[in-house]
Amino acid sequence: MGMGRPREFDAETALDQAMEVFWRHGYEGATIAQLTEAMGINPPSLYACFGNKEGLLKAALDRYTKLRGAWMEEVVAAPTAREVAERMLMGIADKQTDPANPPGCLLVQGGIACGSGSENVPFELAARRAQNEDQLRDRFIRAKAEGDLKQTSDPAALARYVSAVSVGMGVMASSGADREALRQVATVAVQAVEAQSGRG
Amino acid sequence: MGMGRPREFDAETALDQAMEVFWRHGYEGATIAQLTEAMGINPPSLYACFGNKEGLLKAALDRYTKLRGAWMEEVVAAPTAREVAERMLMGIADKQTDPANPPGCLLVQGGIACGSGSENVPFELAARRAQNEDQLRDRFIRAKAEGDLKQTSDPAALARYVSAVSVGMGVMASSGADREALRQVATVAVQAVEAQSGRG
DNA sequence: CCACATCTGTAGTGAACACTACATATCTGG
DNA sequence: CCAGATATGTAGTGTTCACTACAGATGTGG
Repeated sequence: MGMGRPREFDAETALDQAMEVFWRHGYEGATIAQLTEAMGINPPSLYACFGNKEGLLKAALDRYTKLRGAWMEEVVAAPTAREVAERMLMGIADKQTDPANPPGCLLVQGGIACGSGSENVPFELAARRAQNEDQLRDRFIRAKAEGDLKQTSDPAALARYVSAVSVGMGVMASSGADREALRQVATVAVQAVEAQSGRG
Repeated sequence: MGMGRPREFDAETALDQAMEVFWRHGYEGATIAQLTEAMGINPPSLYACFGNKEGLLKAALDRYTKLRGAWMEEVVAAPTAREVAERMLMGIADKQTDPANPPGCLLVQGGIACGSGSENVPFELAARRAQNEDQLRDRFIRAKAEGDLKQTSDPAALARYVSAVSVGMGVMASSGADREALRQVATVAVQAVEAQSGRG
């Protein structure tokens, strides 16, 4: 039997465009008309490929976290907890003000609060942010075991802290903060991790 | 000439209800139907009193910042920069997990990203957050002058940092973080301010 | 008690939304 | 070249949205 007419667009390229629309307008603010125009396809192609609007968002989130996964690996590969925090926060300052992307972070811009019918979107985003936090926590647990963090320090709390600062920086970036302003925030924030560093 | 039929609802009480709806669902996620039901009025009353949906949001934001103004005064009245940061962040941990309100902060939940036609809503919220940041900055400038912060410290950067942590905590609260988790973040965050304290 | 002004409830308005029916086009397997 | 399968473009679907026309209700000033 035949295999049907082949798709005329590249799914990943289209996803990149959809990602940008969600990033800039949020899940509820993004319309199917905007998405299809940016993706260069018509609604039936979108629905055949991604199911519905929420399915498209999840696919875009998957792509986003996959693209950032490699960078997160570099972050946790830093030799000390302090340098992990520094790479993370300084890198985020740069990424969130990269003119190649919308400002801020998709995992925040996507939707913090949503209306009835989309209540699970904020949880979906929170779950992805939690993955990054877990990665940091595991790294800080190791740092503590290696004597790189004080024995009194709480790796989970430190990871939550770095994650919170990242989110806060993302919101600032989306409302116009420039790269230098975010780097200043990162510089101050790292000092809290520094205070937890050393054998004690 | 007559003065017309008097309004049958109390504007501030109604605003409190509207504030809660915006807080929980965001600007775009909140519908007029939800708002009028929560406020106990019908659409014509809403439009006669507040102009339109965005006017209602601004009135709710005014009320929100007014209610929090007294608390911010207490915060900046703390004797040292470190204690200012501690009061601020610990207080926010408690407020953002107060079961009497929706979780998080209206100035964040209200809308970080919006669709076409509401682009100025995020800026409106950002402007109100900036007011708090300015208040902190002025307080840290004084702290530096009093020798309570090192001469090498940057009051504006510190204020931006505390503001960023506050926002990050708000997002965490809205996605389910409990009070203890936020207090841990606050405790770590204060250490960065501590590191800037003292005469140097 | 009357003219006037403002509020309130009912019942809608047009527009925009997410989503889809359907006819047509383009592929593969035989 | 044909039959089956999937993709595409056009042109809608019903629903929900913010917002309002209108008639009746309730007040004040003369």
